[in-house]
Amino acid sequence: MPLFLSTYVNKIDKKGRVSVPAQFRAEIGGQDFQGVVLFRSSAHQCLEGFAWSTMQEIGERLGEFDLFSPQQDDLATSIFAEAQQLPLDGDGRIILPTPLMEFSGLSGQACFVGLGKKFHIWNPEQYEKRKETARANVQSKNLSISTMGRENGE
Amino acid sequence: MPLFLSTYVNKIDKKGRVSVPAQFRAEIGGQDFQGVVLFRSSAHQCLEGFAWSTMQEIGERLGEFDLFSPQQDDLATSIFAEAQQLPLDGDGRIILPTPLMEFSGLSGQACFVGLGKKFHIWNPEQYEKRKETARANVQSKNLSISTMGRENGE
DNA sequence: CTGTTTTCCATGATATCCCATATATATCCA
DNA sequence: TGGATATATATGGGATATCATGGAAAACAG
Repeated sequence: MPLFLSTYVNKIDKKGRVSVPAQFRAEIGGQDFQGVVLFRSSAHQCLEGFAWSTMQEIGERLGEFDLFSPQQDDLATSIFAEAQQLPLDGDGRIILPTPLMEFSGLSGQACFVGLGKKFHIWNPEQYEKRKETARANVQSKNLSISTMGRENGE
Repeated sequence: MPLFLSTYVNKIDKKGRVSVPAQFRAEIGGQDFQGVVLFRSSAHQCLEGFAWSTMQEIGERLGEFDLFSPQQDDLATSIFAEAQQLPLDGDGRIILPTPLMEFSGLSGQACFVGLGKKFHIWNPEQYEKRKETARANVQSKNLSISTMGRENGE
């Protein structure tokens, strides 16, 4: 399974292309579909990304349950319908769709933030602010790895 | 197995033809029957589509218990009776039968909505409303991948 | 024959591919 | 050590292929 770590800032060219950090590409490598899946984050003004294999996993789990239940429809509409499947070009770049760039306030640069099995893409300035509040939350709520799971982190 | 993602709006020409999004076609590709299976959604005013392989899977599991709850056997049965097998033409288009277009309120444009193993075809304006209610349901009922399968979270 | 359906081709827009250059990090040899 | 050459990555631009779409030609049916 992929494990995205560290943060990287890359340039968005006038075609809307941006290089996916080589470290991230290495985590994705060796799959049938070479690319990533992007969403609008529901919690922040940024994009959320997964490897294709992770999406398949989610699809499998959803597919095990009743294909015709209303809950299934609601969830799938909120998750899958909003997702964008972005293939890597020969140089390891993706093309950011205009609606997603507008939603997340991206223009000249994209900040890739590794979060384990998912990653975020931020406007670099907005990410700096986000980082501060995240740090503050960790201190004030006394969060730690061991408290995760009992409480909902995000 | 196919995994339909994202949403695409395509034009319906005066012959009733509409391009199936290339991404969807890629998920269907390499099967004995090159096309999709469509029928009226029982829950919404839209069309529901599957790949041929998924229909076969449903057929095989009809006698079992894990895909359909007992009260939905008749639903599944009616699906087979109502289902239309629509072949792709040389350019990746299908012809929407008039009864199906009327049922789902389609006229000038068709909105293909990826939902994992299946997809929906909506009138674009009606889909905007549907998206809102789906989002609201997910929040109010606290749905998530992990809550599926349990009868009502908590 | 006549109206309908299916196949085939033309087009513009867009995305994909391919190569050139830049920049940084690593490797090697004197 | 240091300087020079490789290797990997990021970025830019132009050529090429793909896709959605419209319309014409061909096959078909009543």
